[in-house]
Amino acid sequence: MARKGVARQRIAIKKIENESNLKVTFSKRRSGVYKKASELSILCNCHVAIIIISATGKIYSFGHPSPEQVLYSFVSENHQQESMEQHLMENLQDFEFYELNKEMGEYEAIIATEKTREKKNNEPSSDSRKENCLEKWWLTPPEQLTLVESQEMLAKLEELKQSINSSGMKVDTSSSWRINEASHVVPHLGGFPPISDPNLASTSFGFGHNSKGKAPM
Amino acid sequence: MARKGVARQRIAIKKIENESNLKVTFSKRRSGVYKKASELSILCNCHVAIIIISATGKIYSFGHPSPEQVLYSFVSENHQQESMEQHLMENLQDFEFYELNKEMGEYEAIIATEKTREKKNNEPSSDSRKENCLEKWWLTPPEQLTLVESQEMLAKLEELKQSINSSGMKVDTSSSWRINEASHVVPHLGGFPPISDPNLASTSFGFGHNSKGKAPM
DNA sequence: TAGTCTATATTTAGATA
DNA sequence: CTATCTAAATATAGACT
Repeated sequence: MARKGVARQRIAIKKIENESNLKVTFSKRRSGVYKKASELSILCNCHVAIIIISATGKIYSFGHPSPEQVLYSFVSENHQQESMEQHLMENLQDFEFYELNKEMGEYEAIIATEKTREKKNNEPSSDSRKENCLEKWWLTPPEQLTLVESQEMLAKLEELKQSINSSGMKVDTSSSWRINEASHVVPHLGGFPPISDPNLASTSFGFGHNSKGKAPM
Repeated sequence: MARKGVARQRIAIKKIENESNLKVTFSKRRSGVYKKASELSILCNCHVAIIIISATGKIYSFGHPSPEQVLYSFVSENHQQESMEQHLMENLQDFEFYELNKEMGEYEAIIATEKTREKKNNEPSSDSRKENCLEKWWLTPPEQLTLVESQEMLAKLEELKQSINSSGMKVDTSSSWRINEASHVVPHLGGFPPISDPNLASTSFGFGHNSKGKAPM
């Protein structure tokens, strides 16, 4: 029997406020992303991993051959030799102002925290980051950066801000990133946010992966 | 002027053999996946990370707020306490036979390799896995599993195989995973492969993440 | 390689069970 | 939460630049 379905409505790409709708959409679209990724991996014989963390912190993952195997490759590869300085410089070309300001705020907060801590007990905070076997400083949460490193980062970010201020780059100060037609993103980016892709010259300030000097595709 | 466009053709979800078509599709669909993920993250206020490794080994990534931040959460969270045994048992319900056989083959290969190595130099291979600060054994490549662990895994896999053989589960022995209508996947999976999602009872044998005991969504 | 175009294949919002 | 269902919104195969 024919239930008369209501047609699909167009929705704006912005946060869904209705809690119930959000949950349904989250579930449906999450499946959609998995399916697209799955098709990509089959059609193009490639590996994919997808990690999704809901607003409430629940972690979802998907991958072929498995999320972990793909992540392992990601963690093992090119980031290895990339220094903090390199990272900053490589991402200088394209990124958004909002992100920069946000990131600077974060480092300032870290510095404030660290200073307080150092005042309390006069021994410097242990550099647990350095003890990380994988030696992936960029995988370390900001809170674990040492005071010195935070200050270095902040200084670098200041420099970046300066150079962008004088470059006349088109940046979006209203939102970190979005895709719809109203967005003002860096031209070369193609509309995408914290994305890092060898085919794009460079990308946002999202600490993205950017393998270099490899065979095309 | 109106070029008469050829309509979109339906394609089967299987590896594209034409090299040129594959590259174009890889590029187009990769963007498509990024876009879907981006929309999901905006609509549902969640974090996402996508890692794609092409057939030639080139690594691509995408994420909000950044791939690394999301991966950090993934690496830090629930896997921490999950033992190998737990992992195996939790994934018992649904998975595909092909994957199981494949995985068993891998462990057998590891065991063979390890035995040869032990014969050569009579000291056991160093358990570098244990030295990993992050203590994420599942992020370690299979080759680094010790002989004992490989044998344990193989034994567990044998058990699993037995229980599946006698369960009458509908599994697809022809392909690890695919989504199209011809696939014979474990019913509950919904058609997806190496996926791990709290909303699914359990999933494939892809070492997926499965957070437990959290608030819904 | 990336962008454009068209006509169709596929996804999905909203309602419902 | 999961699974339909409908019709409109999107994504995209193939051809071309």
